[in-house]
Amino acid sequence: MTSAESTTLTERQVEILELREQGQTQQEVADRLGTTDSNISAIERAAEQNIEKARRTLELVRTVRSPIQFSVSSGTSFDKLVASVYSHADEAGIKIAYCRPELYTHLYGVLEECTNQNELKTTIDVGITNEGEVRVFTEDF
Amino acid sequence: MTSAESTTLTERQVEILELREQGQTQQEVADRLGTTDSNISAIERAAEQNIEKARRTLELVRTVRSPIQFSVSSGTSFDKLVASVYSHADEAGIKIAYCRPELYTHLYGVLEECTNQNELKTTIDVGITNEGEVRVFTEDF
DNA sequence: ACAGGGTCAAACAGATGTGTTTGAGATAAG
DNA sequence: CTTATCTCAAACACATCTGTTTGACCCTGT
Repeated sequence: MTSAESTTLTERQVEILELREQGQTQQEVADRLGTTDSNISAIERAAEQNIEKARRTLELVRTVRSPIQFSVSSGTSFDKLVASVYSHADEAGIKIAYCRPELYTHLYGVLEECTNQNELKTTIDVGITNEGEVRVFTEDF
Repeated sequence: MTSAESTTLTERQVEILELREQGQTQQEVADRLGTTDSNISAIERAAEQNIEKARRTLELVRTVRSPIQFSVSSGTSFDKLVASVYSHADEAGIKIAYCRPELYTHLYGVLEECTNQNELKTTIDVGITNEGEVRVFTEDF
């Protein structure tokens, strides 16, 4: 039982996460804390959302803080996306850490859920680090 | 100009982070957004806090989700801390990924700011993964 | 069919966080 | 000294988030 302050989780959320992590059921935790199982469920869900938000926040920050960053609008073809990554990098004299097919595969993996027939379903943010790493940030996962 | 929703940052905070990242001064950003430089400063600070919270959240989660986890109270000596890491790991049949001096150095580095004359200044949470990695979480940095 | 473990949605009071203004410093450079 | 850049604190209206309750619902075994 312990730390929470100065994170995005509340004490209650951490408390429940810990008890649940020890293998207790929601009902057991509920009895122990004197509340209902559906309440535990709700708090657990809230905690998961906060954790996910934290993950996405760091991802966004990494993107925004990249030396190069630009957005590619919804509807753009995958080919044009890959091409624009290279042109932006060239323009700044940075060498992409991947060869073209590698980058293609990499982006396809990351953006799997945001593409439809080789077209972006959402507008995305792209960041390129000095080391030639390519970072992507999307609204929806 | 872009993504923010479903992170711990607000749109305004991202907006300002982006403009600032482009090298603009707080005053320039303030003029552009029609507000004052001290307001920009405040929002920037709030954003930094949120980012820090996000970082700490993920760290906490990694600790809590470790198969073994326990807390070591303030005032405990460094030697006892190292010893208890080993005994907890042994108890669960996990082999720590570091030899004793390595672990000592590792923990000393991480906990530098929380120790005073080989004693913990704060209560800390320790997590040990199945791979024998040792994670530490503290209230203060 | 039933029970056990879990989820979801709506509602509500109370807490926490937001951007903003105003005014007062801090620090470094010219 | 002045100026530019940035920080800090207090206060305020407004917005979002919190834990809770209640009641319904979904799987998966038995």
